[in-house]
Amino acid sequence: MAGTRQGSRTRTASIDVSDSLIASALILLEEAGLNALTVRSVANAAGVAPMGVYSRFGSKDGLLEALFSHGFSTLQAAIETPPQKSPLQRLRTGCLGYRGFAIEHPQLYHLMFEQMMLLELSPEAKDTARRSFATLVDRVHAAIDAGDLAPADATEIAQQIWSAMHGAVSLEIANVHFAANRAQSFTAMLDALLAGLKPRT
Amino acid sequence: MAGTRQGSRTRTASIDVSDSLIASALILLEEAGLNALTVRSVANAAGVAPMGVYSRFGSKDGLLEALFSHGFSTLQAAIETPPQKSPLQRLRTGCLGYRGFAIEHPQLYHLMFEQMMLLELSPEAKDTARRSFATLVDRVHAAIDAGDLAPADATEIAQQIWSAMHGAVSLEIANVHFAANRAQSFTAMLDALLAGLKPRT
DNA sequence: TCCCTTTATAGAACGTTGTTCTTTATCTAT
DNA sequence: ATAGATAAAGAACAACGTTCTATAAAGGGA
Repeated sequence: MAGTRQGSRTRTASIDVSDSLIASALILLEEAGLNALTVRSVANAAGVAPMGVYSRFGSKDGLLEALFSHGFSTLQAAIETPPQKSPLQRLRTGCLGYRGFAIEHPQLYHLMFEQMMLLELSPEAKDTARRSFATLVDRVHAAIDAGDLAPADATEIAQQIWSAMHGAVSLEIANVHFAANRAQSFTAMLDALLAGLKPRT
Repeated sequence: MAGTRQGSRTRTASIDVSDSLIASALILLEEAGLNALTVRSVANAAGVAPMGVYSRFGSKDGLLEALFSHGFSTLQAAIETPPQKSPLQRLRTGCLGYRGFAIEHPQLYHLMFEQMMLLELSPEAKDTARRSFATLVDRVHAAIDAGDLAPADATEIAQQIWSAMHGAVSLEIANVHFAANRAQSFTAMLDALLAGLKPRT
């Protein structure tokens, strides 16, 4: 109430405040949703004043962009699969990993892919996303070279596969998916698409 | 500044205020984006006080839900195509209409499909969306009956097609689509998926 | 035609949000 | 140890969604 209440102010350690803010934000995001992710709630969960968000990330959008980049790092790990029987099998396994990530972190996936339009992403954040896509392009390229997929531009085919995957998990997360078994439906769609992309023997 | 400035208050006609609010909101949405769609800006564009939004739609979410339903009516019209050479052709044309709607009203599409998670939709609004999906299921069913697609559960196949379409246009709208020609990429993906769903001759 | 009741509107007001400002506690260098 | 730099806490501000209040327009009975 009084303008200045002297002596009652403590100062927390400055170490790892950025990581603490991101970790708290990720937990809050998945547990309470994007609407509950306010600057005050995140700062409070991290034991910091709201100002801490601005000194570290510049703005709330800056914090969201950090979550965005963190999410793509995790997604990258989920689609990175070791070599398998065939390049096509490896591609397919990576796609299943993609869905696994989305289902495991639905709110983060929502933020990464469905709030991008509203965010003004930095070039670095965009590059992080592009790297994940490049992994998919590489897998497609290998499958084409092995004769598992029909000869075509790998970027083009990778985009088609990514589009289909994204649509499926996006509708799943939004709970407007009408298939009986959603995991099975995802696999069936993926296999149908890959079948349609196979060489004509 | 004075608490009550008597005599300076006018009252606008009550006719079509709901339609006027929806129309103003649609224009504002596409021209300035979802962030610019505030209760005050919509009411102002419609020449009404903010309270008008609450007396008609209950809340801002109520207005958004009206936009949601309006969008699905338009989408329904876009995928409703007259009978063609074959049921498969008719299905395919409807899918192209789906993309046309999304590209023509990107912000509305974004609201309809990527903000649903945050909205608490009424059963009526959900039914409106379900009706559009039912149209797609019917087209798939006809294609299966005609032998254009392999025998399978029509809902399941329709879900796979919808997923792929949604993913493609969603990434297009978010501007993270890396194909050279996006319309052509959409068609290629759709044709590959339909090819993979064809009966094994 | 006049007056009272009802209804719905305009404008002020309230709580919360993102953001900024001011004050002050802590840290570092000399 | 002392002075300057640094950064955090808490207050303050603008804009948002929402609610409240007072009033203008509409409707009905005498």
